[in-house]
Amino acid sequence: MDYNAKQIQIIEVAERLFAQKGFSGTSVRDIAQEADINVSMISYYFGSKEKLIEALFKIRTVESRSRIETIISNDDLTPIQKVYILIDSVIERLMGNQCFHNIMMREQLSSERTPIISDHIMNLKMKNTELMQTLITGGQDAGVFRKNIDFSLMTTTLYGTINQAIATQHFYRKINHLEDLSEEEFQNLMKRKLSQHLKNLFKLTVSNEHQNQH
Amino acid sequence: MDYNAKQIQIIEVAERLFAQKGFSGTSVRDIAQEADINVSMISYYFGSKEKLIEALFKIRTVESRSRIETIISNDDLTPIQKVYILIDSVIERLMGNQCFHNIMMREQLSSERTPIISDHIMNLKMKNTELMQTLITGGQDAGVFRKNIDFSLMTTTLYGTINQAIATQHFYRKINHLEDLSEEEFQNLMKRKLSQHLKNLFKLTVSNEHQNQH
DNA sequence: GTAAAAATCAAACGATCGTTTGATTTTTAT
DNA sequence: ATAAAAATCAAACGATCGTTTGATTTTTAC
Repeated sequence: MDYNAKQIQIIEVAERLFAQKGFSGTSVRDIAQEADINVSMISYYFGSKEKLIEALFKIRTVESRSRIETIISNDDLTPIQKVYILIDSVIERLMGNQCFHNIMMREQLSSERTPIISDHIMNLKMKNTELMQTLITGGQDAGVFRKNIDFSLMTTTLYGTINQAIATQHFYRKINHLEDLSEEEFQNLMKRKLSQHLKNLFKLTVSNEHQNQH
Repeated sequence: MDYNAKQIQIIEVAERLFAQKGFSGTSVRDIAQEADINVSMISYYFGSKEKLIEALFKIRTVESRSRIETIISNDDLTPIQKVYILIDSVIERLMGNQCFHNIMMREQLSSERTPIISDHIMNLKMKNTELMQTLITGGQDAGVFRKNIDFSLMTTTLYGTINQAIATQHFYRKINHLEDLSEEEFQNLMKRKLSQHLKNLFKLTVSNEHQNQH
């Protein structure tokens, strides 16, 4: 269940290559070369290429969600503040693990995939939707959120917008003339823009009050 | 530039399989078997597997955008009505060509892809963004839209939400207990829900007026 | 220090990949 | 009817795929 340094090195290289070229488009020899190991080490450590991507999903989906959940359950925060925290945490998570979420999006698009990975994704989505529902019904009970909110589609918009932004970031960078920014500066700018945009979207959509934008 | 019936048949089978299993995950023998042709016909007609997917992109990206553009330029419509028409047309286009847009999303996620396809995608995105910008600046000039709108991120939300909804439609169907609907009924329901959701999102975001939801 | 265990390697395995060949059949055009 | 063109086919091509083998080196443990 836990992996040694060499195994983690292989997984991280595989993660990057799978994100770049897809699972089928990446050969074990590609991985071996980039990770500077012998090809047979992949079978030796993981059993197969398929088991390797499963190991990647195991590692990446254990990430502690509890931190966010404790913040969310804090009674000192207003419902809209909690939604804002959720938005920022999702932005941070997706933007901070672009390779892995690139792979996960690909797996979502595949109709035929190993059940183990489908279960991982289904599990994650379940938790995401539950969290969103908890937050929104909490705001509704407090009387500050509208009653007729499709939290399922709000979750879709939250994840869809961020995923789309990541997938088309080169395009976004070009049409907004941001080529002279460093990669890090651009990533931070995207986070800020997305945060502002999504918070505004949610505020106007879920809140009962009609405040002016920004 | 134009293809005969047999070629189109091959392209359509390839489209379905590429969407299901990805480009690298689909072999030319898979395509030949499903299309009930000899393997060599693919090279014979298209030159290579790579040229086949390029042919698919050529066919699918010639679709007449002019119809929408003429509607949009109609002066009898208010700016928000035009935005609504754009939203519905994007929903119809993406939902009605799920296989192709599945492939296109995959291509967007790949950093290494043939320039021909990247150019097709870049071209499409350019036009989409320009259309959105035209609409929004039109509404701003008419004084009914807010001044500080990030039309680039609004486009991202529009396409991102629909793409995410399509990618996770099985999940959406499950958690909303819609398994007893027929496939066609479910697709129509999704279109309606998405239309309502996105129009509401845009109305609240771009419009100067603060009307109640729905 | 030594034996067992783990790690590493080059090489080879059979399978499948995309593509080409060359013969054969079918269609087209006069 | 006949010759040219197009379409179709089984077979084979070399390359690459994921995986295994078996020998060798390195590490571990007492």
